[in-house]
Amino acid sequence: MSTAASRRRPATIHDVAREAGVSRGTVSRVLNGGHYVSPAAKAAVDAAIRRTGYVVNRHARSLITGKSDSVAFLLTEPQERFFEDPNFNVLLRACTQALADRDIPLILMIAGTEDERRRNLRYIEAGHVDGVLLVSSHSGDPVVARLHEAGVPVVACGKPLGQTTRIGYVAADDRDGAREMVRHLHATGRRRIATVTGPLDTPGGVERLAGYRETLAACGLPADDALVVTGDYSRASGAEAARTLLERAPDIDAVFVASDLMAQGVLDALARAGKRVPEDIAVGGFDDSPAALSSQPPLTTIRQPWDRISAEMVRTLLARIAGEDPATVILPTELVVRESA
Amino acid sequence: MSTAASRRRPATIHDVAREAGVSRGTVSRVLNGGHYVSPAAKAAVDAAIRRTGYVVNRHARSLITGKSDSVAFLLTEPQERFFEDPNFNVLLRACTQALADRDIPLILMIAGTEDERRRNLRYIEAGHVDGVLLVSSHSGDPVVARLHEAGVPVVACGKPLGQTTRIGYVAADDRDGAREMVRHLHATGRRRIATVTGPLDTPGGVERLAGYRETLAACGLPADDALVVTGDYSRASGAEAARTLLERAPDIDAVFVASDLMAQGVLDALARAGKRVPEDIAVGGFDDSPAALSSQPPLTTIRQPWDRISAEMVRTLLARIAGEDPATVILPTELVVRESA
DNA sequence: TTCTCTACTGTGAACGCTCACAGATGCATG
DNA sequence: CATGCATCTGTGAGCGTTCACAGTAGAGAA
Repeated sequence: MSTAASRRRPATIHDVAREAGVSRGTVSRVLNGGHYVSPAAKAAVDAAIRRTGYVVNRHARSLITGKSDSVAFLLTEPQERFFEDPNFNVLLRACTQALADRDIPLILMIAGTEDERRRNLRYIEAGHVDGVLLVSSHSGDPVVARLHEAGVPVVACGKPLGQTTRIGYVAADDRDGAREMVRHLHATGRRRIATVTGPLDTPGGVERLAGYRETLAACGLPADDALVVTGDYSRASGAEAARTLLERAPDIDAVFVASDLMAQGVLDALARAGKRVPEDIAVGGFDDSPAALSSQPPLTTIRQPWDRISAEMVRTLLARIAGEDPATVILPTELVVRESA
Repeated sequence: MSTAASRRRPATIHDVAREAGVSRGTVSRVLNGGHYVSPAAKAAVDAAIRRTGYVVNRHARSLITGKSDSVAFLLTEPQERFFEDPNFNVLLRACTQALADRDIPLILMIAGTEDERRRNLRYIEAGHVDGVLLVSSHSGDPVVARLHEAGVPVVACGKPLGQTTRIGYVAADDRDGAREMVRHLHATGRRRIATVTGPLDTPGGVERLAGYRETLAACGLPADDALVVTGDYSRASGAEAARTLLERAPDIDAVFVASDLMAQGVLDALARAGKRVPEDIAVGGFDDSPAALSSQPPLTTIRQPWDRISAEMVRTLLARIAGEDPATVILPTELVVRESA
């Protein structure tokens, strides 16, 4: 009799083999797809597994196969973004889920500092994970190159900028999302449309700006650099940008903001300047974060399909691990119209 | 010549031993603390490790030691809470960090559904992790009992309610935080102090309510059940609760709300009812979440020491894994005074 | 009948590590 | 000069798998 708190020795493949009256090899074959196993043997093994409560020892398996059957979720962002950006939550949750469906554990790694980066790379390069889901938006991140050099399968979230090596990634169609928003602003009668961009070393920064410019041109509106201000995705930078815009071009009637968080800052500043939204100035955000709903007024924004992004990241990573070439997947965004525009 | 993308066979303990001119055993001893190793041998091994770029194969080690040197972070909450509650972010981040400092990978598990719960338990019970950091606030969670039965070391975040088994946990001093907030409200002249509690099957729900009641009594204020309304930690439930309160007791001059998110809802409802905060009614929150700063007006709230909570969770879990008895740690909270009270 | 082919099964040898043990050395003690 | 002890070192076994290989049995073709 063992107490509740003592773990008893778990069943091994040997125990199962004995219980089923077959050899280790046969049990192993059943475990790995069941090819070249007679129906009778398979049934006996299945029953034995159920009786013994057998679960494979992944360490033993990994030792011989050389694969770990696990995947890292690596975040190389300065930590404040992790706290602020609700997208990470959604992404992390959905990736965990998608991997769990395939019985693959997710190892969470956060590399905000150089030291953490080194440590995590060391772990990954040692072959302790089969692949990496990478969240790193800044241009020229050395981690990307290191991972590529080490031959570790990687799929990034968002297009990795400033990389010479080809790396697979999954992203929302930022440019088209921006186009759609600006078209919407134009369609609702706005003619002096400004923009607050994200940092221009991030894909969201450059792509959304590009979409904005393209659409202005397509709508026959003049390009005016005074209407473009760059923020850093923080709420404060949004407020700052709005003040700059009002000063430079008091006649603007719309602002396309490259993130909801910054859009909140814009709303703050506009309210403080006595501008009514959307009557005087329409505001369009990006992300459809929870903040978009709770702001005053609720934000018209662009929804990124995070559930699909996660699913595709996992799918393409596993394909890459299985030997396929790096793939890039671009997924469509969706305009969500609320009260701010 | 291997291409950049091909992983070459990593160095083993054998290679290091040959390189250093010693035996496997000596290398192993260096790797595990360096006891009973001559300084000369240790130096030779260290150099050889550096030259060969050797990293232990954790699978091989785990196979023989029976330990995985990894820890699970298990979240058994319905997923909406994961999205909404910013505390999870902070906790997860800090735990990852604390574990990384000890070179222990964190495996993230999210068990919102019954199916996910089963799968994760199976994984854990198979001994694939050495211990579990458990985040599960609801009363009588069957996962707690299952883990205890399986003899897996567990440390919970917050006191696990409705459990017959003794289990280690780390928590903020909810009750004392509530006391402090109510004392503050009283000290600033409020005399009709209502409260919006969390769900009463969560520790935050019961403890904060208890602290509220104690302090009312201590201040000589009458207990009045009409001033107590229960929410579910969501913003909407906060608004709903505020409406109920205003109806039942229009003369209240303060509300202690058991979470910032609900407090936001309370602010919404009060604004809609034409009440000024804090002039007419003071509002106190709990959590010091980012929402507390961005609400109008910024919330006076209670900060929970999440960094310390995480650090203690990791510390006590590792102690538990090392064989110590389950410990409980209660950490002090801190009043953060802003404009709402 | 004999041979070949397919479907299935069992066996030894790894995988890279730790652990127990045996042995060697040096030094102080009786 | 033997004995004990502490410090250090190497060796073999074994952790629980998978994989390659050798083998068996039965069906069908020659």
